[in-house]
Amino acid sequence: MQRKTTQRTAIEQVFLNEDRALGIEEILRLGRTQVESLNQATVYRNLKLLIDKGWLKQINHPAMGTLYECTGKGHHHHFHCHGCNRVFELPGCSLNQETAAPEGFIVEDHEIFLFGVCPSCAASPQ
Amino acid sequence: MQRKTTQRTAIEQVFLNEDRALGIEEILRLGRTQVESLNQATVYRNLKLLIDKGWLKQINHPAMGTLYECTGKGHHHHFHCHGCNRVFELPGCSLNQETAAPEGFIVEDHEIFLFGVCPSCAASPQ
DNA sequence: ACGCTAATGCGAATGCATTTGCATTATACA
DNA sequence: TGTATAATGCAAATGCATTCGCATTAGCGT
Repeated sequence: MQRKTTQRTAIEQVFLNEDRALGIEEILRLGRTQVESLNQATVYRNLKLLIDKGWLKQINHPAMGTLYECTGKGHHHHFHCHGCNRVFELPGCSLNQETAAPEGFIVEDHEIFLFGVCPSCAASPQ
Repeated sequence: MQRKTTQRTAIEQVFLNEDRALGIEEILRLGRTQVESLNQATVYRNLKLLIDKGWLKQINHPAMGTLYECTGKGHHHHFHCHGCNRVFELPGCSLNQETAAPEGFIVEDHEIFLFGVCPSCAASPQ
């Protein structure tokens, strides 16, 4: 049977706290504030487990590589802040999929990646 | 001095012929129709060279990984056909960058990846 | 045509994210 | 509480794209 471990709980908590797409390094760093001994291999094992369970999904960000985020948030896009290097999830979608491609192309899905500065970095730049 | 080799000429020709973003495997396969002996290491060396020269640029496609495309085409987006696995470059942009993110986010740039079926695959599906 | 040397082809080596084997730890059922 | 075993931490191993070393080939200036 599957056991509830402090490590997995910590990882889940990190996603709930941050509410944004996270990379392994970030998950590891934030998770260690809860479980000091948290190991990278454990993170990978639990990410896989949470993906199988349908609680997380993997995304490939063109600038940040592999990221993980909670499922069930509906269609949204990703904003990468080059100030703090965080990737935010922006709900909603202003793209008209009909007019996004020329005649003849059948558009079934899309992903939008935005780049710039987040509100917090815009307010206090380093 | 830099020499003009049949291999590099072939690689350039592949990009001019296809007029779309290409991955290494594809470049190698198409290049070999011109220079049978074309080697993967040579492709990498020339891609780097053409990027340094500013003739090519690299893009990271969330589904196709690293792709290369000619520069100087202006702002465009990428359409990935899951029929033929080709990535097309779609000129123009229907995204309003002002309204793409909530108040407070400063959007400086964006990338859009579309997924679906290209005209040629829609006409003759396999 | 000749000769210098940049560029190629080949296979081995690298760097990186991810995974695995195994001894150890700790969860949860009896 | 004791115990079976799932899960961890660690380090080594893997898989992958990309790079490198080196002997050989082939542009290009003479």
